Amino acid sequence: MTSERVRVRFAPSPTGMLHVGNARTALYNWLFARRLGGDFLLRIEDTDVERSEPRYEKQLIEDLLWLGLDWDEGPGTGRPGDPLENERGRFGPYRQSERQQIYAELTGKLLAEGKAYRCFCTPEELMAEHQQAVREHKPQVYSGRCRNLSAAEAEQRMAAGLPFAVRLKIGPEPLGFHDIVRGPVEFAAETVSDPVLVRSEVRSGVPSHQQGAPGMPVYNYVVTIDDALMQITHVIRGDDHISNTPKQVAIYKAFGWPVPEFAHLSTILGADRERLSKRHGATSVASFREMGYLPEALVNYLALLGWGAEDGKTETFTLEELTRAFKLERVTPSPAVFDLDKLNWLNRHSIKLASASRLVDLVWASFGERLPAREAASEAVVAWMEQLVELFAPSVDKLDELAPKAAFVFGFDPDAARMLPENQEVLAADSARIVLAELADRARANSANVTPQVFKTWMNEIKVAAAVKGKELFHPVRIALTGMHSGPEFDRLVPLIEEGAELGLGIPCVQQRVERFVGV
RNA sequence: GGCGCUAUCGUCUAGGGGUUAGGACGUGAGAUUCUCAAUCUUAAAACACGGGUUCGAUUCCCGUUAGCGCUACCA
Repeated sequence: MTSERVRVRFAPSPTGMLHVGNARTALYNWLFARRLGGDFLLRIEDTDVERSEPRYEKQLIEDLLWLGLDWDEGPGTGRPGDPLENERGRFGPYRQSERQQIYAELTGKLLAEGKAYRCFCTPEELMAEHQQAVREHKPQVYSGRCRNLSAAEAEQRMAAGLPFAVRLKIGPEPLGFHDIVRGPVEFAAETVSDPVLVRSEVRSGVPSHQQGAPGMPVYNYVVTIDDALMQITHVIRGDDHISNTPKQVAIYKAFGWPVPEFAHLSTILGADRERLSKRHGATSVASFREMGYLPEALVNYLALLGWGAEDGKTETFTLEELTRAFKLERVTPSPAVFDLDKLNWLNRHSIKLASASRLVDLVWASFGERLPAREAASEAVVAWMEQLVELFAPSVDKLDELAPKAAFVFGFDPDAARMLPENQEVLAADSARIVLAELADRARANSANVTPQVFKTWMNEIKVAAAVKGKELFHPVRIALTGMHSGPEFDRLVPLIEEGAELGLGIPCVQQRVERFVGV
């Protein structure tokens, strides 16, 4: 086992948005494969025809690629130049809906070998057994009533048109497996039911919305077959599958296939310690992207949610660094609460490392009408935007905060600014009136561009003329220029405004701002 | 009810039979700045409980409690 090439898979159902829990599972699989030079496969579990939708598959693939996770086998590979219709790999198809033939043949084999049997029990009978078990405080397992039906009896019932499911015989020996994150796990045979492999064709008395497609093999059965046939060596998945695993182990054994290693990842919880769900707000990878989280930040955060660096100290990792550092053995078994604050911190970190030009592209659309279309923008405008981004980006957690924060650069409503309570307080001071009058004098007399030097000179002069300094001096001026009593330093803001005013985007220059605010 | 998984600061985690139980986020304080943010410094903050085993347990074992998962002919 140690000598063979490691093969892992990510097997999502295309029934909704890729959420962060699944994204972490995908990431851990990918990291494990890449570190060991193995294969990472993508398999689409679309057996639930009711809920599976092609658009979700498309979205899911997009999200995976955005995170920087590619795959060696599956629909395409996600690598540049490889179209997704172009399925790759020797073990396809990689969509379960296209593998029905395989499952059917294998079921016939199991039946023929007597390892599986036809179960004619009705839902009512099964329900009764279940209720009795609960009443007697016993494990609820199927009694196995149909297990020893004679061949003749079974034939007769089939001939009578009675619907049947196919069940696997569970032997008397305990069903154990090895879990890389939890160690050995064992289930007593008495606690595991003969699992249904294939649903019956007809199900009366069961509401149709609760019913899987008739005659279709069930999830536990098909994952096992797929994993075995695709020669998966390590099954890394969410811990909600732990209880399913003994059944799957029994299936491997029935076919005589080697049982892989397992690694069950703990659940991601919300702040209320309940399983993270839509109820907790944004949980999909797509929504994080929309809010302006960078993929490297999400990846970094997800890696840290359930895993820690060997040195116990390092917190920031690139994907490449993770590939080198990540060890499945170090993954924690306990559930982890998703902490937006830490994600934000990591995102801020990533934003600081990101190039201005990349950030400009990411942020462009959020400026809406204020900017021309990205493709139509002149180089001067792009260069100026880079300057703007460099000024504002270090102070935001998420990129979607940037445009609102920088909006005032494009102009603001002086009257609305005067009405703000914090501003009113500042402007009410006598000194503020003097400062603004002095500022207006200078702005009026000014004919050239206001350079930071000129601006600094003004401020020094006003300081003397109005006999104020510090807050009393700067705050009124800041409000006149930006509409706000806080913001970036003037040394960088003034040139941004003056250069922006030259761009033909309707951005008021310093002089116009003063005139509009104070009046001429 | 049954079966299973889990348990170190508020959160993510490191550690491990003898430690001042380490780091990070967040929080408090200070520095800096016209201001906010950023940044730097600094502080507070944890081994769920009860039994064993042991010279010694937070660490190993058992139990309790709590949380979560599964308990479907869902995936």
